[in-house]
Amino acid sequence: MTADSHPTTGPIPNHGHDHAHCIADALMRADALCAERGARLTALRRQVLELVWTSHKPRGAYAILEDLSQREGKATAPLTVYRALEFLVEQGLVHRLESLNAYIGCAAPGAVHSGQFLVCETCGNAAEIDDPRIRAAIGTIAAERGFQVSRPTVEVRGTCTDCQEKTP
Amino acid sequence: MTADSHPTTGPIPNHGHDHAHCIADALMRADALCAERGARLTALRRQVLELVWTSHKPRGAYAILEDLSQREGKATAPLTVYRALEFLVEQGLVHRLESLNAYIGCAAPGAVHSGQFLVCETCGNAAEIDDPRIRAAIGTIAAERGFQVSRPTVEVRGTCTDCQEKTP
DNA sequence: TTCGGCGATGTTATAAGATAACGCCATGAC
DNA sequence: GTCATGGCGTTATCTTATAACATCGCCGAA
Ligand SMILES: [Zn+2]
Ligand SMILES: [Zn+2]
Ligand SMILES: [Zn+2]
Ligand SMILES: [Zn+2]
Repeated sequence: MTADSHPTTGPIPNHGHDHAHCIADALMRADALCAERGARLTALRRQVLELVWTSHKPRGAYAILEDLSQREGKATAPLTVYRALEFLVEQGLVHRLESLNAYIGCAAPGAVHSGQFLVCETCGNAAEIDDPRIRAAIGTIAAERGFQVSRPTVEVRGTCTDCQEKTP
Repeated sequence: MTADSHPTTGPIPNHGHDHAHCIADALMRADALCAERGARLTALRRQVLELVWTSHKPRGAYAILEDLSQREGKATAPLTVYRALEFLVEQGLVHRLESLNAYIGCAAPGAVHSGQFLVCETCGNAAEIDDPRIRAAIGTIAAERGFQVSRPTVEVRGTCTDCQEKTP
C-alpha cells in the first residue's frame, strides 16, 4: 500500500512537501487505472496529466498549452490540450474547477467522489475534499425536490490557514 | 391534488406561472434595496436587471447584450453589460453561475444567503435554493480545516422533475 | 450659480477560454 | 494485408471577459 502523502482529508499541501512524489504517484495511479479500464493513456495525455500536476494550484488550459509547446519544442494547438483534458476529466484523473476555468489533478482517482474543493483566493491552491455531510445534504434536498443529480459542483472560495497567518 | 397539476412550490417555476409578476417584483425589490443602501440603480442597470429576468434560465452576458442593443436601437459594447452585471452582483440582485458562465436574478435579494442552485441540464432552468444543511456542512468542514470561507459556490447539475417526466 | 470631483457610461482594442470542420496516420482486429 | 477506429494535427472561428482611456452628468461645496 502506498504511503498517503496527500490524504484527501488533509489541508492544502504546504510548500515543503515532496511534490515530485505527488506527480510520480499520480502518474502511476493513472497508468494502473487506464490499464484496468482499457483506456488509452497515450504519451500526449500522460504528458498533459503531468503538466496539470505541476502544482496544487488549478491551471488554465493555455498555461498547460504553453508548457507543452515548450517541452515539445514546437507550437501546439489549443485543441490538442483540450482533447487531452477532456479524456482525463472523463477518466476522473483531472477535475475542472468551474469558478476558475482551470484544471487540477484528482486527489483520489478511481474512488467514488463528487468533486468538492476549498480554493484559496490568496495563494491559489485548491484542496479537494469529499465531505459526506455536504454530499448527504445535497442528496437530501435534491430528493425532496425530485431533482435528479448528475454532477454536483462545490467550490468554496476563501482563505487557507497559511494565508490567514501571513496576512492577519 | 391531481397527478398532472403544476405546483408552484416546485424546484423550478413551471411554464404556466405569471412571469410578468416575477419581473415586476424583482424590479420593485431592487428599487427598494438600492434606495435603502444609497446605491444607484441607474436606468441602464435597471434595464440589464430586467433582461436578466427575461426567464428563469441563466443568461449569458452576450445574450443580454443583444437584447439591450435591440431595445436601444444601437449597438452596445460588452463592457456596458459587464459593468452593469458587476454592480448587480455586488448588490446581490443577480448571481453568476460559474459552471455556465451565465447570470440569473436572485430569488431573495437582501436576505442572507449563499447562492446554491439546482440547474437542469435538459431545460436550462435554474432554481436558487438556500439549504441550511448544505450551508452548515460547508461551514463545519471549513472550520475543521481552519479555512475561512468568503464565497461558497454550490451548483448542482441534473434533471428537474418536469424533464424527468418528459424523458423517462 | 458656478465649479470641481467623482462615479457612470462610451469607445476601441485585446486577452483568455473553448470549439468546429476536415483530414491524416497509427493501432489493432480480422 | 485490409479495414475500421480512434488519436492527433491544422486552420479557422466562436464565446466570454477585461484593459486603457475619453467623456458625460450628477451633486455638493464655495
Ligand atoms: Zn504535491
Ligand atoms: Zn492559501
Ligand atoms: Zn417567473
Ligand atoms: Zn428541466
